Amino acid sequence: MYSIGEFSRATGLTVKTLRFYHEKRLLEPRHVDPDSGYRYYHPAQFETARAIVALRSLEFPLEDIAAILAEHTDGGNLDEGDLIEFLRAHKAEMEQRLSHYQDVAASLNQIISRELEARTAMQNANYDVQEKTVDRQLVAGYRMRGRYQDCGQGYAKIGRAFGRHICGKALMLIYDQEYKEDDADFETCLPIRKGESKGEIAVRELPSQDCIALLHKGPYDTLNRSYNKVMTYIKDRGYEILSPCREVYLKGPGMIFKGNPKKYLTEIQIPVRK
Amino acid sequence: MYSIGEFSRATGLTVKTLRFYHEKRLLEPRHVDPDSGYRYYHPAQFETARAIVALRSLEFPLEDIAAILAEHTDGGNLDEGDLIEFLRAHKAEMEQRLSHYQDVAASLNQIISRELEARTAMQNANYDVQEKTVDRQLVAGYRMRGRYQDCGQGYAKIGRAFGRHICGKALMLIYDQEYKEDDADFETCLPIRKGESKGEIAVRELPSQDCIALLHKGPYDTLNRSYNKVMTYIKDRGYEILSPCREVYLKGPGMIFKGNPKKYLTEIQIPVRK
DNA sequence: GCTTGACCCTCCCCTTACTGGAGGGCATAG
DNA sequence: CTATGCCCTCCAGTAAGGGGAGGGTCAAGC
Repeated sequence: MYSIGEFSRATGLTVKTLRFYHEKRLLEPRHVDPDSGYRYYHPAQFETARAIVALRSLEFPLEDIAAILAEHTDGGNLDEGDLIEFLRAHKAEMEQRLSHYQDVAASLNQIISRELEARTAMQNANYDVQEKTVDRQLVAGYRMRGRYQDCGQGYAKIGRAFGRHICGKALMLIYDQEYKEDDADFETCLPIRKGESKGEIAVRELPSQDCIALLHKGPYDTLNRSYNKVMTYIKDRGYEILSPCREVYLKGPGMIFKGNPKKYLTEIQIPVRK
Repeated sequence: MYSIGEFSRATGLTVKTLRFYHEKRLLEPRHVDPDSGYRYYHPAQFETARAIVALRSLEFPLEDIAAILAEHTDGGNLDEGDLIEFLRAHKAEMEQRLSHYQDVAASLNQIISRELEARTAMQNANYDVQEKTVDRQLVAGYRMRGRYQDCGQGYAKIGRAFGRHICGKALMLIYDQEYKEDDADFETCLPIRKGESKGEIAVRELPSQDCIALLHKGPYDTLNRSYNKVMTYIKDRGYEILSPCREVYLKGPGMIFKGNPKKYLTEIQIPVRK
């Protein structure tokens, strides 16, 4: 028979933990001195302790461990096969947690890399009107009608459906030919790696296009000034404007904080035929 | 101003939670009626509530959230960029948990599939002496000298070093020409998918070999009876015995429980030249 | 036989992020 | 006058132990 300290050193469980397991009736010392209250453990209990440690390292809750052990107190011949359903159920639970942490880690990665990209975008920013060709890209889009301020709902919908496949900056396609306040026709889009349309969310590839582009720095309610610049540029050169035009939100309200609108960075892209 | 119930419905946080956040000074109602103690929230506090929800969904501890918010109580223009180091540190933490759950899920998978394999092995068992050819396989081996009962230490050593690359049943190579009790020369081996030798653990490929094999059912201390059968078979046919011979532990003491030795299943494989 | 130091005991509080409930105040509707 | 619906505070509980106070026990050395 071993005192609690000896048993602790032999099993690697702390004295506190052993007392706790005694209280929870998980691992009861074979003998307790009625006078002193000292706990004495039998060598045969090493095996039980080992099993508990193994189950704990697999994150089994103590309650389940107690149930498993109690189901087979008689001989100690308990076999893993006897608890295969237990193991399966627990595995499902663990996989759920696993995928939860995958999501969390992926979100953190996205936030961080998005911020870093925004930083470099900010540094390399060129606030002149530019002619450029945008690459084709796969997006999930949700078309809506109403006010631009309500676009958040659109992004949220797509985010919920394609969360972990998002791979770039949010953008918006604007189908109106002129600025509308209350009944705008637009489509919130998020670039994704892969996926298929479901319900109101359409997945498709946006084509490569020649664009006149301009970086707009500042809050959205001053976007019109930048639009004017682009339009003047286009008219001066006599290009034909194609629809829909795009806004790419290089830096806008974040996933956590809305940030300072003065630092928002938006790229206006007007597709044209030269 | 919103009562706690209204604010709760608007933010999705429960009333209890809001009171708790008040106590923790995370989200203090803008006004508290001194007479009734009623809490009243300002619409501007939606933004803070949203940020808290976002940070919580990323598993940030409340304490960190409080620190983040307190660092920038002034304007609400806090930007994700301002806390990028916070995010990085937290990401590291989350990835640690992620890999922990990956380990746990992998272990559970291994235990379950091992058990299922053992079951089919048990059903398709043929308890006659057989001539067979074993496939080559990559193993990590730890050679030791002493008593067979101490082999557990060898498997533990390999398990610690190659844990997640193990891909099959434990086996043992026996280098002695005859049975030895106390000073046996053997090597504990675990099949692995990939890996390289390190320290005392040697990784190498076991060759394909022609063997005389026999399934032994029962505890290890009755293995000698099965050995006798095999040896008789080999002598009768005049085959030449090659060294080392192998024992494959199809079903033995599990990772959690030692199980019932009467159900242990071991395959004896004696390599021969015919 | 006594002292000393190591060991052991119980009991209580602490952790996280909340949830549940008891007991009570206040106002409005029927 | 009662019922319902808000709201309040305070207490207790969760999982799996850890930390520490205050006090009893064991074995060895003198």
